[in-house]
Amino acid sequence: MSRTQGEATVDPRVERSRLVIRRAALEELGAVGYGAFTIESVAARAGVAKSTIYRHWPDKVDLIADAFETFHEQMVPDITPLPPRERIELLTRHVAEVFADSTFSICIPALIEGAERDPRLREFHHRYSATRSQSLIDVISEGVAVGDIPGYIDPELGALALLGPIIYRRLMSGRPFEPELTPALVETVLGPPREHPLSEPLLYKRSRSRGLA
Amino acid sequence: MSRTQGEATVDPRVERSRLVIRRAALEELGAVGYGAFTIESVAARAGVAKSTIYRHWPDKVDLIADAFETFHEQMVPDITPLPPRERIELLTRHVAEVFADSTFSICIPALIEGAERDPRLREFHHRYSATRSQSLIDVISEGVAVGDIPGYIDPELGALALLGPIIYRRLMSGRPFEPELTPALVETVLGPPREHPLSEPLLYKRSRSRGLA
DNA sequence: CCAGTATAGTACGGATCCGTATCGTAGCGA
DNA sequence: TCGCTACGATACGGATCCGTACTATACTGG
Repeated sequence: MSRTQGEATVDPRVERSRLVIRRAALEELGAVGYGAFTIESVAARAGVAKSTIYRHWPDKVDLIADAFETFHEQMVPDITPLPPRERIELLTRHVAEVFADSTFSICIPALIEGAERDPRLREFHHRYSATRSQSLIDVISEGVAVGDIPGYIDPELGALALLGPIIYRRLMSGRPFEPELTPALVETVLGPPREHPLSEPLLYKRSRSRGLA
Repeated sequence: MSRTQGEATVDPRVERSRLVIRRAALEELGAVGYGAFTIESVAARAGVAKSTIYRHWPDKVDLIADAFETFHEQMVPDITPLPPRERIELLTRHVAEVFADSTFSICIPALIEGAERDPRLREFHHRYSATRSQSLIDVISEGVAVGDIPGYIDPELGALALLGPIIYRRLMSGRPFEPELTPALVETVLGPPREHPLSEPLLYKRSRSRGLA
């Protein structure tokens, strides 16, 4: 019952309710966190009767998971046919912007906390994180294969080194990772761009590879 | 009142109570998170009367902050006179081990959530994070100056690229960053170690520096 | 031994939230 | 226009936790 069934819900009242409730749920999450999250507060924030929420979602976790899923469906990064290095920078910057965007950034701690407490939220959270990092891993691998990126770089660790700072700055320090730092971060991690990628040999020692889900 | 005054508390009963309560508080934090954290549950977990907790700490936040402070005082990494690169690896591995250690790792999400909600916890959290990353930044700077580390690396971003993956893996994926990955991460971020650090010139383009607190 | 004190245990009123039920209203589709 | 249904509002018993107060007990230091 928590998802819109197939095509579209007939009654516009339902659609409207679900919309404002989902929005209010994310706001509430950002305001008070996961543990203090309350159906009654969401109802008040959405200007909706408590019974209306219970009519559409069985419990707190279902509402939160559904709100996040719906929110994420709206933003898929576009795949662009560019050289690996530029795609890496684009992907990294995109994540940085999402994590700096106030409407989503605010409820990240709550999402992490929720993922720690409930298996459903955990599944969702890990799935989206894995998707993000995997695309980055793929591009780095491609860059290494093409010679655009030094061979000593482990694609998985490289992806972590690009995405990690964004999470670190958001959660461990005062201010988020400014998207403008992206080029400098890419250069620090992947080394300066090569002037003529295919004309220079690879002088680096190769690293062993590792497994990751 | 939440800290032991100066030397030592006279009555051993007090010391014993504070010890078990602090320990129970961290356990409870790891178990239920920050928002669902409850004085009564801590009392039950510690095998202590609720009034005993209120006798020593005015409220929930004070207890949590005190528990974290006391816990952190016990573990300060030792400064070792080694070449920069090895010190970097040591520092990184130390953080990785702390974040993989179950007794502390479990309540990291709660600490982050708490830091998001309360200024006192936020101050503590950011202070310790800044301390950790700053020592790493210093060593990287030294390594760059000595020529042990390529000059295109921005020390601050380099530190983020080393610490970020640890946080990322712990909070965004299923399993924590295994400390054994540290050497590979260092190599991916800083490049392969130079055979004869001082005999080779720096061929890299220099990056501009940035500000960080 | 004894006076002082920290403790365990319990009770309390107040507050909040749960999840459900009921009822009257208003918007919906046909 | 007229059923149908989602809605808002309200009430409810039950549960949990707050922060405080009180008592009796057991440990402490002198």
